Amino acid sequence: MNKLEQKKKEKKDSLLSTAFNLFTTSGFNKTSISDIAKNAGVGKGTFYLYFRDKYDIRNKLIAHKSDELFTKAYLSLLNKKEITTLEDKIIYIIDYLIDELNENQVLLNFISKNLSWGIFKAALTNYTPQDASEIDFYSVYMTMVNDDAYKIDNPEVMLFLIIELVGSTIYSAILYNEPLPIKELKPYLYSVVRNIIKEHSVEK
Amino acid sequence: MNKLEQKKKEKKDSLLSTAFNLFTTSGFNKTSISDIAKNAGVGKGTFYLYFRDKYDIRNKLIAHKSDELFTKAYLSLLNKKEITTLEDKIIYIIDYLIDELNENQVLLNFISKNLSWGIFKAALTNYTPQDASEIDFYSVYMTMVNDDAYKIDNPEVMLFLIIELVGSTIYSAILYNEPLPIKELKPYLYSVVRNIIKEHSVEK
Amino acid sequence: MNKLEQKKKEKKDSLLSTAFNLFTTSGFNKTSISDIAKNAGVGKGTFYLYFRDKYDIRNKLIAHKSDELFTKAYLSLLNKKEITTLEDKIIYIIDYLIDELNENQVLLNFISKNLSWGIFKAALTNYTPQDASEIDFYSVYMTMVNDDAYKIDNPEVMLFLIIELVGSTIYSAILYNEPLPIKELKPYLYSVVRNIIKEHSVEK
Amino acid sequence: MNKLEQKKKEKKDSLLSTAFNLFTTSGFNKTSISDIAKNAGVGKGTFYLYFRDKYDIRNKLIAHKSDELFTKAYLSLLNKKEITTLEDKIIYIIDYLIDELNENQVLLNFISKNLSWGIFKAALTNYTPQDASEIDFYSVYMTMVNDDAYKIDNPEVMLFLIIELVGSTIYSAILYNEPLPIKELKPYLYSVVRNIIKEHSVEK
DNA sequence: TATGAATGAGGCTTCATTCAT
DNA sequence: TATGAATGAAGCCTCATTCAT
Repeated sequence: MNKLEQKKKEKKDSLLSTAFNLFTTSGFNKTSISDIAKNAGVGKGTFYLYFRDKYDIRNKLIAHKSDELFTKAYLSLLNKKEITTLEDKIIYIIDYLIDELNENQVLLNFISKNLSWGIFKAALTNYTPQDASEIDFYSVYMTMVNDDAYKIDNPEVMLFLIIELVGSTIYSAILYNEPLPIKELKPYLYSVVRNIIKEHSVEK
Repeated sequence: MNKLEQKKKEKKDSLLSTAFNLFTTSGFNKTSISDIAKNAGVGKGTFYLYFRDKYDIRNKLIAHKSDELFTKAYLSLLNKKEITTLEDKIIYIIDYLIDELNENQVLLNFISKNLSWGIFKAALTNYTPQDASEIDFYSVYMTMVNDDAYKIDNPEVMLFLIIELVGSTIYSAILYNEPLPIKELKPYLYSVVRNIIKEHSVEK
Repeated sequence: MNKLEQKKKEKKDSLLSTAFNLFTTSGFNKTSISDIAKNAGVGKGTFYLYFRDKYDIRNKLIAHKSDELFTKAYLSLLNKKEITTLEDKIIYIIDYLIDELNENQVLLNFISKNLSWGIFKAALTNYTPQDASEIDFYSVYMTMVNDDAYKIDNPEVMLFLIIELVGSTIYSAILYNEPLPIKELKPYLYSVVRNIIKEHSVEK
Repeated sequence: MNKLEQKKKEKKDSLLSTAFNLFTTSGFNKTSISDIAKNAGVGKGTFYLYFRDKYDIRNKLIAHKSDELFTKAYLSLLNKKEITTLEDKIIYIIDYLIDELNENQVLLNFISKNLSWGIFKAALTNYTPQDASEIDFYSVYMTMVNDDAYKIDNPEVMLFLIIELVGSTIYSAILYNEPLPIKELKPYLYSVVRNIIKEHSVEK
């Protein structure tokens, strides 16, 4: 990467991280492109050289932040040699993600509203890792499924159910302790998740 | 109700139904208060006599539409004398709601994005039925729970899990057939719901 | 005055005193007719039965409050038999007014901006006392002038100069202590006033 | 100054002079920012690039117009070598200003309502001359005071008294001939001013 | 590639005034 | 006489986007 390319990347990254900060502190609607450009230290016109509009930069942020999160969880899982079943792996990842988001509620707030199946699949499937450290999570999941002792009936549906359940419940549990604080909700939630997996498992 | 009150109610209802139409056709963000007033056939200032702002009218719409929907489902359930267990009752209501929303995707689109636990509880609990035909759904649910042969461990959490799961999954299934058309998703979904209920049931 | 007239007077007085309170606390521009009516406990339409618009009620307030103030000062002067010369009388009245306004800065703020010669003359000359206790100050002044041992050359101009000087200086001195606190400014101010009077005095 | 800066200055000046015209013909309250922008031939948003709001542009106009006026008067004084005493200098400047405002009643109307001590000091003291031709009048005054044969006791108070007296009296005299046409009022007024100066003068 | 001045549509909200009751 | 619902003009201000430099 030459010096010019380097500078361009810096500008883009600066815009991305500034936008994230503003979106999470002031909210998406109340953040203007002007704000982003000014805080990123670039001209307003420059924004348009890198992103089509506010929605464009938001979507790119969601994809990037989600992937970062899943990558972190997955890398952590790789170190746990003692976790062998698909069920335990999935619970481990969920638990990791929940703890992470509990620590970083600002990120939760940003991602959660957008972590629906549609965007999720778009984000994690179509997402082109831009870095060696980023992972195509969807294929990782399929590999995990295939490696298991059990055969999963319709793994996509199973993932869908789990993601929607977890994604929508943790939001209010972590941010508002409703209907229970996340710590107390976990047992109920994991019990449901394990049930979902069992229902989809058939002997190979 | 005298003539004046009558007229006021008409104005308010006209604003509510116009707002619903515009929110569902053009989207919330792209609907302006000006649009609502103009289409409702009243002056712009009149809007502010009845609602504080766009968010206010939206919240009132959510509460009203949700209640209407649940009331309809509940009334239908009352006619099914053969459905006796809590589990069957809940499944019946969910099934009724799904079919209803499948027929009325515009309503689904409007409600789904807002049917989170927080708003749901606010909408259905604090909601003051404005009409003899409207129902306080939350107390109906608690009555159903108490009447059952089983005791439910933490009925609020159970309801929370079910609502979040159903609320977030049907959206993409009905509107985008993703990951499956709603018809095919139902068995999986109901299976999970029944499991959730069983997990929370203890002998009395 | 019959009961109906009584009630009308009460309404009008309520509107006047409410308007005064709002003008002085929130400012004239930021006070709406709606505010006045609501706080006075009458309907919005009722306002228009008594006053033409916001300017109308303001002018009536200025006239009323000014007269009240001058009347108070004049009545106080009447008790001071030892004050005999015109010069001393004028200084006494000014001193009384300043002390009064210093105690009641809200009133000062309201009156001062309007106590220009034009409005003053209109207010105090055309002002029809509405009450036995109110005084036509301009004729009182002319009587005082005629009673003095000296003849005053152009008493109207003299009054004009004094009023403009005092009216415009005390505002910033009392409210902002600029360029001096009113207590320290008084000697300078009274010295100028006495000079003005002397310049206009001729032997009879 | 490059072409861009040149254009910006033109825009700003256009807005300033348009605002002045509208304020003086239609009044401050009845002039909207829309009006100013439209008449200046710029977009509404452009206004906000240069001024915070209507009050901001008004204050800048007062400062600018006042300074312009005083500068003109002062430059004229500099040519009168025969005027040597402070008293004569001040009277000369006042006379010059009065004649000028008598010729330009629109300007009088605009400035007079705002030429209170507070704004005057702010305008003439804090005012940063934007042009070689503009003068910091307050320091000019202090120099004049120090150069005089007499020592002035509290020159700030003296200036305050003179400005308030002159500022408030000429308004009604010039615009309404009340209580006398300005020509006839002058002798009385200058007599008072000279008295004020004498009162403040002490032997060095 | 980078800038930021300029734009003007469009949003929100307030309010004086009217008028049917 | 009294009310207050209704109106819509009018004001303020923001902002995405363009374009000349």
